[in-house]
Amino acid sequence: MNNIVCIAGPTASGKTALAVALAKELGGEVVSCDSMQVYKGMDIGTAKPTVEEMEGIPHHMLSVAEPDEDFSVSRYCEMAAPIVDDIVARGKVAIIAGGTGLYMDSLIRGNAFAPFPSTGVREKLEAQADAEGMEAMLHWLESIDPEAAARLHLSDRKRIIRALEVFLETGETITAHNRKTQAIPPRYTPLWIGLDFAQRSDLYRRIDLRVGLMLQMGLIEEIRSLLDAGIPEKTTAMQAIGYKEFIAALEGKCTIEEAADQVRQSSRRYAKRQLTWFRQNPAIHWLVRTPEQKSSEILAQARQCFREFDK
RNA sequence: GCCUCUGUAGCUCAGUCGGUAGAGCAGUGGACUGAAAAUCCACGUGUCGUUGGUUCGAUUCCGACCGGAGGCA
Repeated sequence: MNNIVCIAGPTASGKTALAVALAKELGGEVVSCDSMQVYKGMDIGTAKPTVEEMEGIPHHMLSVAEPDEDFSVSRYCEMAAPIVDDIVARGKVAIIAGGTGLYMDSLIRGNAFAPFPSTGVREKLEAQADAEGMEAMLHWLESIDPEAAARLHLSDRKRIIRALEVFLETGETITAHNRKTQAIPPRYTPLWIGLDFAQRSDLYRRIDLRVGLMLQMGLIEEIRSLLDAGIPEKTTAMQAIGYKEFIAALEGKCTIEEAADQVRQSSRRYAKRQLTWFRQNPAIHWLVRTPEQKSSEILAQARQCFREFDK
């Protein structure tokens, strides 16, 4: 008996609806796997399922962090893994649904993460990068971890700094660390289902529609109240797509319509990146949709996948 | 009706003092291991509006025609 299903796919591909439908049918609970839906008070812009949409199915990993606190993959895994284990222990199916590929893969594989520096190492590295330039940083990295240095592009500042940080903190190169975690067997062996549209333009149309819907549902008011609550706009949460653009509009930097265009644009690019991530996962059974298709048909296909996998 | 400007990649435009053309944006593909809705990389052939003329050769010069914008009546 298999008891874990992953539902992956780009934004607006229908993951939420399928997760609930499948949960109802299999006797399951949904574990959200989304780096932005974890934040409280960010409901409309992250397309968090509403109570009605949940249809009585328990949902986990939604609204578990404050928008102004730091969140990360490792925190996600620390919190989500016990929940998944508990669902399974209770004899139910855990349906892990969401679009954050890194979180999903890490949860499934049971990744261990290099310790996070508490000593301000990152700040020091950032300052050094500002002072000496990225070329110097990359040369430095080359001397301690030539493999990582060869892999990283000079302008990929974030990763160069992280690679140095891991070494300074642990004495182990990030290359060695990654190799070690890849060697450990995955924690779970779920059924992987991927949702996508046959025509990219159909996906994009749904994204465009969704942005309009978010505005109708009161996204601007949601953002206002976050701002009023004193959430700084440079937090990771407030830099999410659909938030940063409308914040700019509220500050008078552009009109709401211009911001909405920008959101549609960013969402499309984001969807493309999600697809790139998930496509390299050979375990995914892709359910390729058309706009005419009913949700019952998609559910039927998912059911079929589950039956075959369950044998 | 007359005059002026304009017609080049999906969009906005550059350019060729005559040797069949290039940027930005959009789009597409890829990477990713404690910020991931983040961060980063790669990819530009199109009847140069149509049609005649000049020319070895025209998208480039000249004419006509057809779109578009503005001005005068």
